[in-house]
Amino acid sequence: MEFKNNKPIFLQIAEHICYEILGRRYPEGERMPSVREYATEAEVNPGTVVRSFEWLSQKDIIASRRGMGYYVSLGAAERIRQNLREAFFQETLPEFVRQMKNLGIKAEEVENVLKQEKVNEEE
Amino acid sequence: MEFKNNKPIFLQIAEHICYEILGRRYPEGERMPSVREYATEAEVNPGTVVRSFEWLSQKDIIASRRGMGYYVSLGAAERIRQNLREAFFQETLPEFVRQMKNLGIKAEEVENVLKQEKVNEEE
Amino acid sequence: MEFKNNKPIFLQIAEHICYEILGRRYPEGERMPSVREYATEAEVNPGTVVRSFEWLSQKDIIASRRGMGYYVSLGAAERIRQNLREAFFQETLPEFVRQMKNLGIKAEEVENVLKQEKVNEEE
Amino acid sequence: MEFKNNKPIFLQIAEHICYEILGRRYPEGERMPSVREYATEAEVNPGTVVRSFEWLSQKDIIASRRGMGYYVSLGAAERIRQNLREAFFQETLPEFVRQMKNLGIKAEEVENVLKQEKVNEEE
DNA sequence: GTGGTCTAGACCACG
DNA sequence: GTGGTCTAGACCACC
Repeated sequence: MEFKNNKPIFLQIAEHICYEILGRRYPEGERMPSVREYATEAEVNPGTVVRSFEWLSQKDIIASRRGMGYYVSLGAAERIRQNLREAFFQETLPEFVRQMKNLGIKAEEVENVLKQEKVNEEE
Repeated sequence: MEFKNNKPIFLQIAEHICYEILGRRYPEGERMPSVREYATEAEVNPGTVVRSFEWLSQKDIIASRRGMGYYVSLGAAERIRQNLREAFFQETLPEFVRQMKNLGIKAEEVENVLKQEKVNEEE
Repeated sequence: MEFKNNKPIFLQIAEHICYEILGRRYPEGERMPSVREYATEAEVNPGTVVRSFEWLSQKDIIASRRGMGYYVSLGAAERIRQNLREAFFQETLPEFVRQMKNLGIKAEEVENVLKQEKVNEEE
Repeated sequence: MEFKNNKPIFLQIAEHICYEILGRRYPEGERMPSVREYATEAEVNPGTVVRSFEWLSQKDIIASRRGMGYYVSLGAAERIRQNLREAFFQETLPEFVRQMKNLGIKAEEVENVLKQEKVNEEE
């Protein structure tokens, strides 16, 4: 696993896990890899993974069962989806529009890209 | 002046100055406010403003004249415009599209916002 | 059976058993359910029940008879009652009072709850 | 500073700070001691204090200002008070009543203690 | 085996 | 100076 420098590793791991949950790699109710497993796989210090898992359990995405490991919470995928959509519409999109206005970029230019990329179509 | 937590303050200041130059508040060839002036106005540590100015002069947007302060470079506005547009089309926009795909957000939803905000019209 | 997260499961089980003994569900001198039985009933790891039973036998509340299982000790109920009352008056109650003082909660507020719950009356 | 064994040190520190904020030792809006200061004073590893501070800032009790330290949030005292009262009435008190019922302790016995301790009176 | 906590020490960006 | 992150390694309680 490779990491960017401008963002804490533990957050990158947490987000990566979110996308893995969305993709059903870790289904709801199932057990996550243990901290140590995940740490060796990601070539990272176990403490860092601990931090990722704590962050996720604070968001009710996973939950620890004493002595047994972490399990994906029920409804986790939907909750992740909600969080990401909210972040998109309340932060990413307004900032995006702000930049367009500041740079005088026309809506048409962006819409053309959206058509090219076929974002309309179902996954 | 208010700052977001997820970005270094000195960068936010630098970016803000860029937009001020684009808006002709600081015209090309003219003298910038002194570090101290800017610091008190923005309610910020002077050292932080120093860093912003250094960052801007590295980008050839402003330049220091010994003992006289910083001056807006000739061609600064156009250079800023180029940099920001490049960043927009090569980083912001692709990342934006990636998120839309991941979250299943339709082009239509974004286009509606663009219409509402009237990003088409000239300022 | 459901467990809280802030307390070891084996202790919660042990405490639960104590109350079952007080309530004559497991009368003195009688045989306890086997570890396996109890574990499946409580949906818990058998090793955890083992620990609960060991903890209880250390407190002379139950005792193991070789090859026959655990039996409720004679005088267990009275001993439990004593222990719990002692803990209540020497630990729980003082801590309770301390919190009331810290938070400025009036005696009246608590007394009202006690009346509502009818803690005066015999069960 | 002395710590109990049954509770994480970083939590004990965090709670201790809460009471110090309630007691105006750290007034709202004022700067907290730095992580390193607090660590040496409490004879604890700096990382442990970091965890305490993170925990508190998650609860909106303190907030970090980049490069300047942690500051007590506005309204922190009231928020702490609310949290503690909520915990008292929704957790401590019901559990307290449950124990009373289980042990057959009469309301009168508790009320006498409350009178002795004069919990009625204003602080 | 599992997670949870604590320590020690290092490096970095920021103000 | 400040906090923020990461590493390494240790010890513990719990299942």
